[in-house]
Amino acid sequence: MNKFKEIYADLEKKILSGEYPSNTLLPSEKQLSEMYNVSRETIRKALNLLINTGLIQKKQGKGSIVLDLNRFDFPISGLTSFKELKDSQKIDSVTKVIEIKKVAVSPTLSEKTGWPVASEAWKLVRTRTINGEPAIIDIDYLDANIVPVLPEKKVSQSLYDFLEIDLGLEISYAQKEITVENVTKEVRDLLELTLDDNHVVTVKSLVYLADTSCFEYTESIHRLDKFRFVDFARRRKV
Amino acid sequence: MNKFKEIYADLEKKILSGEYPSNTLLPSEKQLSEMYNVSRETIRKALNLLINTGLIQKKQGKGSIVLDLNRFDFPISGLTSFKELKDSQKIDSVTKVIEIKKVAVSPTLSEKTGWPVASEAWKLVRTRTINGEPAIIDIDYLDANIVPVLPEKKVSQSLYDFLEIDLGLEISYAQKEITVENVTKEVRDLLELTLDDNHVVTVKSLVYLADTSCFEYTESIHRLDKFRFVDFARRRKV
DNA sequence: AAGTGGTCTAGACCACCCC
DNA sequence: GGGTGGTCTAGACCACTTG
Repeated sequence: MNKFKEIYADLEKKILSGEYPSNTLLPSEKQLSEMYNVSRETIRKALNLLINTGLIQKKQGKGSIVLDLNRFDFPISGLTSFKELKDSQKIDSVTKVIEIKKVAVSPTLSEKTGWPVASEAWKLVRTRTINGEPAIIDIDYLDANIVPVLPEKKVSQSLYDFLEIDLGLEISYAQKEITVENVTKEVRDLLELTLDDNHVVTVKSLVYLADTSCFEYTESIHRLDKFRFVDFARRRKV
Repeated sequence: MNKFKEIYADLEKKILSGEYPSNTLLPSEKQLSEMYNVSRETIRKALNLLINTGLIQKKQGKGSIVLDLNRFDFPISGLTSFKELKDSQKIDSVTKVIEIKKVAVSPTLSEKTGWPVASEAWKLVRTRTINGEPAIIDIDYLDANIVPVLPEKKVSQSLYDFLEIDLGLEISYAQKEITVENVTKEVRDLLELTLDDNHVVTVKSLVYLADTSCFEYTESIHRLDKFRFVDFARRRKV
């Protein structure tokens, strides 16, 4: 592994374990570069990762302050970025595969993904049950050129582990949109909604590989009372 | 301004104007460093900003690919990070100040913000009307030690412009949480909800300055049919 | 004045892609 | 093999904080 990633991982571990408590300063960049026997720029790359994950905040002339991340059950552990997916994995949840089949790409889907109409895609429908109550429906469409096989056993555990570990795909970035939509009868049944619940939260994502090809379109449908999205955002000045 | 920020701004402008069209390659880092007369590491810092905003994707051995950002009306222009706030400003909207007064910090608020109980804070309630329809209620609490004055005229335009430009505050980062909550009578009236609308989307944010002090807590309450949150996320492997 | 982080450089070597 | 991005270095100068 790269030096700066190793240093990042080490510092993260020490922050989470309390060795560097929140609201205290990390050792200075100069000290860290001596401690790890690397140049200062390498230390700075590691610190930048900590900044991006919201673990520290730097102050010129002062130092690197360890942030307190317990205000909102902050989604920590470096597993962020596709947070709502990961979050649902952390809780005690059961995944059930409702449907898994190859379909022809419809014009609607083609417009979103850029895949040719009538080319092959996997359609995967799963429900996530949390503490015995159905909470989420995930509808995934995957480019069958990129994902040739899709074993039911694997996707009932973790789709992303299968894609990254078994298939070796390098998932890189996603565009996503969160809205609230009217519930359809099918969704109402799957989520066991009562009659006065007419809405669901829908998270639509387009997911891309490192080579910029779009390989997945997902709609993740959440019961209102089960939905929660937590984010850390840095102010971006232009 | 710093060299790398200037270069970032220049490249962003050229990408948005179509001078570097999507799905083409930028000049190589070596070429760019010669074009701008800077070292390669400086170019790489500028490119990192473009990566974070989702404008380009790099590929080792290949180059920097300009991404296509029109899939979801991608929230572009460097104004991201507090996106939902900005988005609502872009649309043709009217802000109305409902309430603006100093209050004593309650135990509940103190727990969220860390401000001492009974210390002074501003409470600011505003509604945002989009195309004639009430869409959002913003309830802001601001630390009165950091924000001594709060002119109604200013906050009916842009609270953040007032804080950053007039007061010179350096807003740095935020933790936020999106959930769906039951509607209260007060909210129902302000948002002019019909009787079968029982929920609203609530975005709760804790906002921090560069010196890591928390100066603002906000609840932004959205009508379900008016809510939309768009995000660009990079996969973070650890 | 001393120490901190912020920026920038010139050069090195490596991994990857493509011809 | 030549070009690309990825990592790393040693050193420089600047801006900011603190005593």
